[in-house]
Amino acid sequence: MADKRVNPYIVQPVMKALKVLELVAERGHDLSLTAISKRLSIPKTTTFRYLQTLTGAGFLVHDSRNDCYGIGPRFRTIAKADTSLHNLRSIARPLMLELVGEFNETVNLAIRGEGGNVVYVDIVEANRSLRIQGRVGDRHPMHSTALGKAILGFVPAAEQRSYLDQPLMEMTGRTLIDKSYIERQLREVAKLGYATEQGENEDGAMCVAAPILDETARAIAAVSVSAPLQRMPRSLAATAGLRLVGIAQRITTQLVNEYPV
Amino acid sequence: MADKRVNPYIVQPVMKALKVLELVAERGHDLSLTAISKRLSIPKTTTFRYLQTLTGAGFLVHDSRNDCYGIGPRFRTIAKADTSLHNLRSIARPLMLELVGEFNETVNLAIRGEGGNVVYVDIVEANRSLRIQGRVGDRHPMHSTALGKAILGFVPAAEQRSYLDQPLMEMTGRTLIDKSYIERQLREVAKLGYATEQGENEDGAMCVAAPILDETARAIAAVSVSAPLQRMPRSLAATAGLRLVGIAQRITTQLVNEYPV
DNA sequence: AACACCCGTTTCGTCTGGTGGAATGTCCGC
DNA sequence: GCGGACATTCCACCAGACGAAACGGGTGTT
Repeated sequence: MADKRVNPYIVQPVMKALKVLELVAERGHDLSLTAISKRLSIPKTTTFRYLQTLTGAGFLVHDSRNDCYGIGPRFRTIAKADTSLHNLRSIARPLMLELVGEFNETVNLAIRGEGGNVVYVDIVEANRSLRIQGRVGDRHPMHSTALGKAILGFVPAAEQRSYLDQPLMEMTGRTLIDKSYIERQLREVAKLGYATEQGENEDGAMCVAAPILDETARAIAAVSVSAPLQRMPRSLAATAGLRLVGIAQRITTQLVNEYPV
Repeated sequence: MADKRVNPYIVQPVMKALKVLELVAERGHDLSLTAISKRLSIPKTTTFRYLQTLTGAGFLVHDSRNDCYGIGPRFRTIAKADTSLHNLRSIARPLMLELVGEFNETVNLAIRGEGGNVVYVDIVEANRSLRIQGRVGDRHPMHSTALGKAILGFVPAAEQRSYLDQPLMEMTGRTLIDKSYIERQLREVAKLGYATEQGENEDGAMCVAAPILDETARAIAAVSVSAPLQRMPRSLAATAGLRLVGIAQRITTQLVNEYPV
């Protein structure tokens, strides 16, 4: 139809199924097959198939009491994951810009990934030719990054242990892989409120990070400043650490108050 | 594939496109065509078409800077609408049950619909053979229902006026359609905090309702108790009204505190 | 009780239009 | 300027999406 003229790459079944999904979602109540079919002028048989597919994927649920369709768990899970991430990013962004302005070094925002690693979800780069460059979406081990250590330091002991029990990858010659040594370091992190790392994840780079917590005080993400080793002496790292703790707490507070889970 | 054996009504293009949507949504970052194609083992051409379609529908957005796809505005809108409704329902439900236990009459929850009418989004029925029966999804005019009047009484004057300026449908012989009379009644509603209706929407039925507000004190929904006229004398209506105001305020408070928009 | 009706489900033959390999265009990095 | 990686376009084929019609179960009506 009209759509097709505009963009020859539109796949009709997909487009129409999305219309069905939209319709079900934006109405306040569950809808029956015939109602949907009539409203979208899609033949009953076809509508039926779309509903089966959408239900099969968990985007919709079928209420067998009255043969009506409503929004499914899969859709809600995805939506929730997206909004919480979206919230995190939009809250953190201005504060990250603040940090870049202060230190003129790259500032990173990362969350806990599935496989016990950290995933960069936002990066604001410094305005210098020599700077640390990561990419949004990159994954790194927890134990070799300040971001990961900041998170590990504020996570229930059981979870911390289960992470350290798996084999730890050696990213550089300086990566710490001794479990008891890392544990000692994590106790230090918990005490100070921030974590540091020097050339443990990538040669010549160092990083300072502080955790962002949820309402139960468990770490869900972290912010960090990363810089070439030579530009970040111990004293500056300490300053940055304290500053990061403050910023991370502000993010935590806003997150908990404005968008509780 | 396997899915097909289970359910012959699965439409592959739709199913695969949903997988693409899922993948993009659950990753924390934007993805490129090739990345998606590789990860889902769907040929690049096909993936491209799905992405075009999903983008065309607004479920995804295409970032032309780096040719990556992320969650789109349409998806977020739908998700937000769904969760807010979902929240409203789950907060209201236990309180509605409380009301049914107290009055043993049907309790309704409704929101403002698009066309200036109210849409029932949840109903808990009384345990009696003679009772008011509505259906979730039903729509009724604002001016003929207590639910609608409760909402109209707590809405900016301009909106109230624009609703009353359109022709008002006469649902029963007792429906009020005189604009100035309704306006007087709405001032009363605003003063009392609740609205009533007797046979104005359906013969022999009466209803008492109180508004649920958002953080700016505008009505977004309402709860009501509806009963056969003869079981709801004036005095009981007043009791119910006060009770409903309390309940509606509790819902409002929880909604504003726990799930701000 | 028999009937009519509505709705969800199933079947099946048709032929649309989705598919994917290959060709093309485009943009970087070397 | 060259090579490679990537998005985009083209095209011929045929899988599989489509929808009319038939089916079956449930509900309300006479």
